[in-house]
Amino acid sequence: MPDQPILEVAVPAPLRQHFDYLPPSGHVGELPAPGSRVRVPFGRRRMVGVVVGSRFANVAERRLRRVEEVLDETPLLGARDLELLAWAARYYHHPLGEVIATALPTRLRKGGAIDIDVVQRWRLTQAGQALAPDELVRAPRQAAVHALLAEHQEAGADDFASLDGDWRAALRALSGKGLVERFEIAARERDLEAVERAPRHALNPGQVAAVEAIVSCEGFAPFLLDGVTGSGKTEVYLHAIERVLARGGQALLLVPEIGLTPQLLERVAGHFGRRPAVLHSGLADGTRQAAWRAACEGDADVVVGTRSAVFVPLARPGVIVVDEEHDPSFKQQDGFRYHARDVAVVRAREAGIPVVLGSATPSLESLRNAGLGRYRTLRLPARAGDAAVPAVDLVDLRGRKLSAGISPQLLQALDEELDAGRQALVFLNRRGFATTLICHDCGWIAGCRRCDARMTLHLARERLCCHHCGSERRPDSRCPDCGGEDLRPLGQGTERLEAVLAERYAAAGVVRIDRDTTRRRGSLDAKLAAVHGGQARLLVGTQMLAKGHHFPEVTLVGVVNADAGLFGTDFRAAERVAQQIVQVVGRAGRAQHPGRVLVQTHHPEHPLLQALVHSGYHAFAEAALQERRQAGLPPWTHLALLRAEAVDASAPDDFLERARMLLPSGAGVDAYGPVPAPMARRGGRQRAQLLLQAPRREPLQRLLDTWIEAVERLPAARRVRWSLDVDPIELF
DNA sequence: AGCACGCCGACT
DNA sequence: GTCGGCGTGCTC
Repeated sequence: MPDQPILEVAVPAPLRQHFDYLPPSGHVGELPAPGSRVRVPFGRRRMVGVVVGSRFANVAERRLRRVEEVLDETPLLGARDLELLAWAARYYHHPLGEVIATALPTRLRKGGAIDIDVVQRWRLTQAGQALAPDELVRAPRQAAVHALLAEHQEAGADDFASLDGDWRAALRALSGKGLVERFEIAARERDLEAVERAPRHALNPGQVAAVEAIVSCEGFAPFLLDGVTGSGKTEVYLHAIERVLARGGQALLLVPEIGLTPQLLERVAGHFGRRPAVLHSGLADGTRQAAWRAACEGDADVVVGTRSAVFVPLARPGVIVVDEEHDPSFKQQDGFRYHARDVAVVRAREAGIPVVLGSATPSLESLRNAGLGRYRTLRLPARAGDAAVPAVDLVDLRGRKLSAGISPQLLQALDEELDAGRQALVFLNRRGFATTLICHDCGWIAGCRRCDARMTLHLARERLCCHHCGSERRPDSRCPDCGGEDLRPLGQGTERLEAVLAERYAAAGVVRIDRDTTRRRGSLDAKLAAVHGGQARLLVGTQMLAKGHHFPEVTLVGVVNADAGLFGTDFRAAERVAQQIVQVVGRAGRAQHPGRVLVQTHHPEHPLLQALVHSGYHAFAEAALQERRQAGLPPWTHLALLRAEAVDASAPDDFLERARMLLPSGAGVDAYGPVPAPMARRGGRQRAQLLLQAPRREPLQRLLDTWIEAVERLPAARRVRWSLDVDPIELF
């Protein structure tokens, strides 16, 4: 019996293997190439899988099923793309089929054709335009949709996505009334539309040197572009990209979730005279696929995207840029737990192109790689005429009387600054009116009934919210323990701060910027306009303030609490807080006004804090790196974390204990645990984890290869939800 | 993960 | 007597 052709297919199931299929019946000629999607029967279901290989073999005894349909004439994923995905599947020990599925836009994942590229849009009819403003008062969603269309002439699904509620239903209702009509445009048409070029600024010598270094390299070359806020990293990216485009390459610019702002996109569009293809999770399916298609067919020269865009196929890869490379949002925190920055470096190496990691506050990992000579550091000096690093002072909170967590010293500084007509910013890394509710009589604290976490009080909505599992309830009116009625807010959140500061500085105008107040479309822009126009001179907010926006008139920055990072449960907390402080400080001030920064803490003597405020981020990073070395933590060692959770309280421990027993001894890998996760109960489930630590990456990887398969086969694995996190960035 | 099969409790 | 609980086994 002759050998027959067999297709190896990866299917989106949590199974670490591919499955063999026969070519479709009546098949003649070439087999579908690797990277082509196929529809296959799988158990009792039908699935869209991707061909990952083929071979000739005689496997008559084990009857194979047939591919039902070949969905791509030319492979959707090229050999390089598939190789990268296969690498990621191996490295993160995640099933290839699922890795591929997460890298594809939803429609393609479901088997849709790639070249459906009309985009649905909506516009007002004449009746809609003539609508009296008060006619939709009883249908707020319809009113919001109507207002958006009135403002923008036309809009697509992405534009509506930021509206609250079911905007599709609202659109249907409006269409039914004849107020709105739908139409289609070719996605390509919109992509290719020219936009006005912005005037160019001349590069300073540091920027020129950085651009030249990046573009003069042949083949793979990793760079750490290290420059403070305002030193012009973005200009370096844009000029380097321009040079790459000139020689026929495409550029991939990865940004943190929150960094993908209209301002950035405008800047890219203005530089190149054309809109970049944009990829992020919030896009509607059609738009997302259109951008994906434009990237992989080479229609888009520049692709800007968040984390998952690191996998988008490129017809002519030329350069990859990872902006704000230290940002934790590059690491996916569930399912396929990859780090887009690390994948970007591997991708650049495979493609033989430069990769630029940019940050004012590089991750300790990247600093260490630079120190080892793996990355070449490009340092951008602050631009002449820009502010020197503002003076940073620590404010000792111990024994101070605080108002909403603000010390008298910070209040006085705010008085001075605001009285003088200048702007100030108060940075607090916590949302909500107050941390929680405390009983003044007995000390009872409002905790979540499903988690170990405390509830957060949101005064405006009169709700207690659990930020960990999402459950909510009405605030208690009396203490459940002692019956006392003196329940007070404990600690402080931005909302309470705003209330206190708004009262005290009413004349200056106070705006709060965080996720709660900027969820609605346009509200952030309105707030920023008020700040830039000078109507609001005191900004209060969370880390949103530390990203993307610049406030040149701000001359005083108050950091309400640096302590959470210094004594947090996670070993990376100090790095986070240092980065946040430096980033938020970097958003403020410029040459005319010397900036001033006050950092409140109960531990002003802390060596890391001392290093940060007296010598800057790099001194801090150096000290933190030494601390990590002594503690045997990354980047000096490598970690993998096996997590487990279950409703049954003993199941996670049991599973992890058995998993631990499967570990070989003497493999150069240490195991710690099982221990309860820092938040042991979350969403009604018990959580625990087992930490593996190794001085070298290779033994850890080799161990994981065999271990995870054995773990998977454990009967106890069926009683829990488990996942493996390679290079975890949060230990819970 | 789905989706089946399979063997033990409370109901039309 | 059935409907349905979730234990366990398989998916080319």
